[in-house]
Amino acid sequence: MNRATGAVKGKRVVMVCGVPMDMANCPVRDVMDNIGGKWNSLMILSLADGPLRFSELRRLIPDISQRMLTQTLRDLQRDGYLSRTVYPTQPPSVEYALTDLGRSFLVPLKLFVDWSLQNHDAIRKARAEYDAVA
Amino acid sequence: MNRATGAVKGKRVVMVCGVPMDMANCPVRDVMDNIGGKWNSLMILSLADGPLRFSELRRLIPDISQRMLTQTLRDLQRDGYLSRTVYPTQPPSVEYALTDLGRSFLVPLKLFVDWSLQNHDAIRKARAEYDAVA
DNA sequence: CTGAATCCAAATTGATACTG
DNA sequence: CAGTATCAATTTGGATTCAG
Repeated sequence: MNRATGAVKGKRVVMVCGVPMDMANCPVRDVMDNIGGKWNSLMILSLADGPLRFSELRRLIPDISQRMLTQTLRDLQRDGYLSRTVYPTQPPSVEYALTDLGRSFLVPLKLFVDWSLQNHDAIRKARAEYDAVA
Repeated sequence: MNRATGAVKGKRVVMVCGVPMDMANCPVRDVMDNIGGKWNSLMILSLADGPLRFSELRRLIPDISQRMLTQTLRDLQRDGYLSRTVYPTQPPSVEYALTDLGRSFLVPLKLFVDWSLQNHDAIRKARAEYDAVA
């Protein structure tokens, strides 16, 4: 064991903000691994105003492939962010809607969106300066 | 052009919350592409309490490879989240510290961390139920 | 309409060895 | 100490085809 960090080799323990975190079972990483995906948070934002059908989401996000739309929706449903309702019409229609959990996630998500909009220029500037040196 | 969405094929325009977003130049995605990485936000949290040296970060996060530590730090520096200071000692030591931008990002980041800790159980439960059906 | 299945290209990451 | 360079393994994403 590493006395300085409390880390045990093979146990993937990390110290962050003075708190030991088991990286193999870290809640933050567990959440981020899902919503950090390429389309996941955009999908949640797209459903913020109300339920949408599969084909509506496809039109709303024109550049997502069918494969990724299906997979993203399934991943988000699996973690409880949204519900999937099948209406037995012919042909069938499927509606996706945020759950309470999904709606509660809109709070930190929107704060992140706001921060991004406010600081995007600063980031682009920093990036340009960094690249100029190199 | 798609009249329903305002999307122009090949222009990657997406409607979200009623606002058209150019996916090819979306501020939110631009920010997330960097801090959404596997180690990036953990790195920012690790530096929240003060500057750390390269080797200190390595000890703090035992399961990151040297390659990813270097790359993560460089990416975050490039976007202006942290500064890199070289002390010309022998052997050299390099100190990494959050910038004002990096510290300001701690606000939405910590809100996300809190949300994750509070809702992790609900997510695990939803996941278990989903898997049980399948 | 709403997917599932398959194949393949590209991007990410890890392991290892080497350097000023 | 603080990296760089290289290669292999894994993951991810897109395109296409098929199906209930």
